[in-house]
Amino acid sequence: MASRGVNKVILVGNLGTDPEVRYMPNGNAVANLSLATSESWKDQQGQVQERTEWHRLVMYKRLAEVAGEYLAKGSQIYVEGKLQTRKWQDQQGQERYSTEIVVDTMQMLGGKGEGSGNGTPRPSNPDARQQQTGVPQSRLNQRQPAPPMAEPDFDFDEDLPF
Amino acid sequence: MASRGVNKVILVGNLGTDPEVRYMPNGNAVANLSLATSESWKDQQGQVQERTEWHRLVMYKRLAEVAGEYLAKGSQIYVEGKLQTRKWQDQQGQERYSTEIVVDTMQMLGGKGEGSGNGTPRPSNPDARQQQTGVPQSRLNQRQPAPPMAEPDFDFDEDLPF
Amino acid sequence: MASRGVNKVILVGNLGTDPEVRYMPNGNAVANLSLATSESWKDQQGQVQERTEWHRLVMYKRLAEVAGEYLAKGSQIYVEGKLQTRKWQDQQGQERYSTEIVVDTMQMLGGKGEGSGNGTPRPSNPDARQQQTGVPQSRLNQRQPAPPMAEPDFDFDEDLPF
Amino acid sequence: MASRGVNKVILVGNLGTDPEVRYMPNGNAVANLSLATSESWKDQQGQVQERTEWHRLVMYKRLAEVAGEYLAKGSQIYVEGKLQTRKWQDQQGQERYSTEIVVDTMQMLGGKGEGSGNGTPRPSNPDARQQQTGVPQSRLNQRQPAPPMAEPDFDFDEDLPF
DNA sequence: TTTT
DNA sequence: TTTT
Repeated sequence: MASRGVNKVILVGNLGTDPEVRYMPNGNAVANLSLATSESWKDQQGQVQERTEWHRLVMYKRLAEVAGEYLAKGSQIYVEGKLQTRKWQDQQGQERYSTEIVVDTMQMLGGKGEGSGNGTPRPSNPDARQQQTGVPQSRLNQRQPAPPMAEPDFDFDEDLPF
Repeated sequence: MASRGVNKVILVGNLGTDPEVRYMPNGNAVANLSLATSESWKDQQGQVQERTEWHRLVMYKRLAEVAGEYLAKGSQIYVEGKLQTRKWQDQQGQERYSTEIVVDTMQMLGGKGEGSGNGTPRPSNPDARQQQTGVPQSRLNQRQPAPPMAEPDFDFDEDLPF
Repeated sequence: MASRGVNKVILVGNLGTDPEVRYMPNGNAVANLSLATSESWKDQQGQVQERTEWHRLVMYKRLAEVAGEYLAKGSQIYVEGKLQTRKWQDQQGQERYSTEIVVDTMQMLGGKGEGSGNGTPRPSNPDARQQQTGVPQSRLNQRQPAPPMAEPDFDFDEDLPF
Repeated sequence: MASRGVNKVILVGNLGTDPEVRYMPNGNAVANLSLATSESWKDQQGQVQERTEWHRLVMYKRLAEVAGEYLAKGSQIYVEGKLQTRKWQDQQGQERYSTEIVVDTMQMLGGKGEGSGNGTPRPSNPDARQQQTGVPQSRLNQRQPAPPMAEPDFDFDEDLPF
């Protein structure tokens, strides 16, 4: 690995849904997560304004499995990763672009509190390991047309660029 | 300003084109820039692979003016900002999404070298200040369908959330 | 403000003690905090090793007050800031150096759980506003000789370099 | 490797001296570098003020060798790493502390310009590989009492915590 | 579209 | 000690 440039994203936020984990034919896991960050400020009328930004996260391999086991809707996490924009075709055959954060570092935040996704694994989905097709319709998709899940087009084990 | 969460992007790369600067009705500047970051690695055949990622940057106000004066195609810069995904309609009336980095900090890098965009202002575009309508067709648009330029939907002077 | 360079620190950790807040003659607050980050790994005997790093944080003005009101020993926080090394004299008149993180952004993390320092202000110290001298002997100081608290040597209101 | 917390430093600056590289008994390289970041601002008299911060960097193994070959006094670099404070004894037997940035990512910046430390290796020091004892008296030491060079106290090859 |  |  070498690089000409820096491409780094740092986010702290809460998950909007449970992570979606599935397995590649070679057994590696891929997780998709939706993370909210929000900011609020006062406009000049003194009214508090709020804006929430939703981020698509992708995790691979062991990190994806950890996400599936320990994170849930509402979990607060810190992530580091890089920006990646993928091209895909919608149902009309139109080219579309989707920007994701490919996560390489993740920290669970918060205490042992309820819903904080910390400490104890959540019950695993018994169907997940078979779930190699059939992307589940997440709630997210009602908001933004769904790109297919991220599928690295290189040999998953050896060619990962990170 | 307050916030529940962290939304931070850090990039070092080179501009693919000159910045596009235009002015809002209230006189504030907005700049759009396209920044490349690339990474290379060896696949398992020992072949060097390279991938370039293109990032859309948006700058406002004084920072946009500095970009227009000092940066050019090829300039190497460091930027810090936040991710923002905007919704827009393409010509078929379809909803589309575009993810941009709203820059709040910029550093020009590199020495006195040619094209490094350092030190001396580049010749300003005499038409720029009148260019309040008519988004120029940038070369960028040949690759990815063009979202309209970023237009903050809040009062530009007072309501900026950053 | 301008700058030639980037000097940025990002930390997520827990406070080792309650923040120490005092007030400058001009009424501005200064807070000192001690933040732990830790990492663990397996050595080649398969033994888990752990290392904790302690960071000295300094906050000014409104941020210092917020720290004093909402943070406590054990609070988990995210901070962004810059490195600054100060020179001071120990009791033998020797020059010493202390490296601190001057914080400009802080986020409280974790839920409403006990000790998470979130949501409700902790009881304020009624003596704090008078506490312009007499730095309390924190537990920290038993570990590392105490530098004097950070005192900006510029006009506090106008000359802040950030 | 796991971790409870985040400990991240991001710097862009120029080297004050050539890197000092030496080799451990096991053949691994260690490099010490001194990096300047500076910021300037206007005080309330309208006078431009400038402050330079000096950072001690430590690199290990291949990264240390790259630094020794490609970087020189004046080189502009981007680095990512973590804060680490080491305890050492000065000549009076007093405990002292030195805070360093242990670098894990480095990018050379700037173009083909002179002194930019880019592209061509600088002439290597033929004595360096024998230089396992006898820390050279760098110019650095005139300003701040010299801690011994960083020596990881774990097995260098296997136990690195990063 | 950049850069090495 | 760097750099602009």
